[in-house]
Amino acid sequence: MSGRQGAATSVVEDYVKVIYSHTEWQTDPITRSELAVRLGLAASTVTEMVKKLAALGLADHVPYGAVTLTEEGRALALRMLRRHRLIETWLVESFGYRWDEVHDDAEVLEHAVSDRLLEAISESLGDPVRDPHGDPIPAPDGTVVRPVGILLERAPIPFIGAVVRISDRDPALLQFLDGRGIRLDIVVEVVERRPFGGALVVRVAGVKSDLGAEAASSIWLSA
Amino acid sequence: MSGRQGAATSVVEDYVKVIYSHTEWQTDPITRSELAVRLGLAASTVTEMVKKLAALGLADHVPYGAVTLTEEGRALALRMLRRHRLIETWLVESFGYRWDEVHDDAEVLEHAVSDRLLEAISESLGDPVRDPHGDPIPAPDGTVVRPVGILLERAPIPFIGAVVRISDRDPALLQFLDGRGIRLDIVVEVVERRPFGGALVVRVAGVKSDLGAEAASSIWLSA
DNA sequence: GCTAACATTTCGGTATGCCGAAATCTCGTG
DNA sequence: CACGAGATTTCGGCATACCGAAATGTTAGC
Ligand SMILES: [Mn+2]
Ligand SMILES: [Mn+2]
Ligand SMILES: [Mn+2]
Ligand SMILES: [Mn+2]
Repeated sequence: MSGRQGAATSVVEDYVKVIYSHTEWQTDPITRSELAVRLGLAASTVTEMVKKLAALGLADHVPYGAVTLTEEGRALALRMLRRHRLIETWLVESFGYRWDEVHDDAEVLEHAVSDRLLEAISESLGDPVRDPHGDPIPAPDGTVVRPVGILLERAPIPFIGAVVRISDRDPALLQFLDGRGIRLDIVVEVVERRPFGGALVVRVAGVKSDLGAEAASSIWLSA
Repeated sequence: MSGRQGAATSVVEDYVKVIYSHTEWQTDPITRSELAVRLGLAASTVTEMVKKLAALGLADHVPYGAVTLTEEGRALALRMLRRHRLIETWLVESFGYRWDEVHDDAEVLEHAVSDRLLEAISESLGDPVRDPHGDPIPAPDGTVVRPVGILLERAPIPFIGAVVRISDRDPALLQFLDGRGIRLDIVVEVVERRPFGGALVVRVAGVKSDLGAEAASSIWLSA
C-alpha cells in the first residue's frame, strides 16, 4: 500500500521531518534554500533529494515551485517527530540531560531506535505529550495536540502568561533563557517594550530581564 | 596520533567487532570467507573492506593471509563490544526484552548511542560486567574480565557446573534452551553421552534433557 | 612435484548521497 | 514589458559500500 514501506533512509527521514516542522509554527511552505540551510547541504543536493522524495511518494514537487508533503510524507514526518521528541524527553527525564543538550543525540537516535523500544520508552515516561521545549509529541496514530500560545514578540503590553513553548533551534539561547529563569510553565509578565525596536522587558519570578528580538520570537506564552 | 580518529563508519565498526569476537572463544584468526558469512556480505566486498581497515591502521592484512587487528583495531573492537553488550543488558534489565530478542536492536544502537548516553546507561545498570548471555562487558579502558568455563561439549562425565556463558549466535537456540530452564547461573549436571556422536543428556532442576551438538557447543559451564 | 578444489583478489558495475560550477528560470522593479 | 538578482536546476564528479564474474593464488592429496 504505502509504497516501499520500510524503505525510507535516515536521510529521507530528516528531509521529511524538516519540511513538516517548518509549517508547524508558520503557514508558508519551506523554500529549497531554507531546506538546504536547515540541513546543512548544498542547494543542488536538495534539488536532487526533493525529486527523490517525490518519486517515493512523500512530497509533491513542482520545479521552481513549492515543496509540500503528501499524506504519506506527513505521516512519516509525524512518526519522526514523535521519535525525536520522545527521545529528547527521555534523555532529560531519565538521564539528566539539560534541555539545551538533547538535540544532537536525539537527531541520531531517532533513526536507530526500534518501534518496540520507542514505545517502551514512551510507556516508561508515562506517555508524555510534549517535549522539553514544549513541542507536542504526536501520538502513534499521528494525532497532535498543539499547545495554544502567542509569540512573546506579539504579546500585548502589559501581558501575563505561562511559557508553553520555546524554540529549540538555538541551544545557546536555551541556556541563556534558562539562566534568566525562563523555562516551560514559568509565568512571564511582559512589562514594556523599549522604543525604536528595542528589547522587551519581562518580569520572571519578580526579576526583570531584557529580551532581544531573537529571544522574543522564540517564546510562546499561554493565551 | 590514532589516524582519522573519529572517522570509523558503522560498517568499519562492525568488521572490527566481528574480527575481534571470533578470537574471543577461539584461538585461530578469522578467515575472510567466515567474515563474509558472519557479515552477510560477498567475499569480494570483504576483501576490499579489509584493505580499507589496513589503510585505516585498524588491521594487518597480508594478501591471502590472516586478518588480524592492530592495537588500535583491538581498542575499537573492545569499545564496540562494550557498547553492544551494555545495550543488550540494558534492553533486558530496563525494558523486559528476552535474551533472544536483544541482538538486532543492539546491533543498530551500538553505532548510534553517544559516549555520554552509553556511560549514563552503564551507571543506571550499576556498571554490569557481563551481558545477558554471559559475555564480558569490557570496561571503558578496555579491560576485560573473561568468565572461566569449559564448553559443555568437552565436559567430563559426570560433571556439575553453573552456566557461565551461552553463545548468542542463534536466537532460536536461546529460546530452546530457555524453555529447558537453561539460563545464566543455572546449575547443569552432565549425566551421559549417548553413543555414536549422539546427544548429551543433562539434568537441570531435576529434569533431564537431551542436547544436540549445536547446543552442546554453545554452552559453557563453570569449571 | 602436479593439480584440482577452494579461497581470495581483481575488475567492471550499481546505488546512495553529496558537492561546485554553469545553465536556467522566476519575479519584482523600473 | 524588459531585465537582472536571486533561486533553482543540471551536469560532471567524488566517496562509500556493495555485487557477480573472471582471474589468480594456495595447498592438500596423490
Ligand atoms: Mn536525524
Ligand atoms: Mn525539542
Ligand atoms: Mn552493528
Ligand atoms: Mn550478547
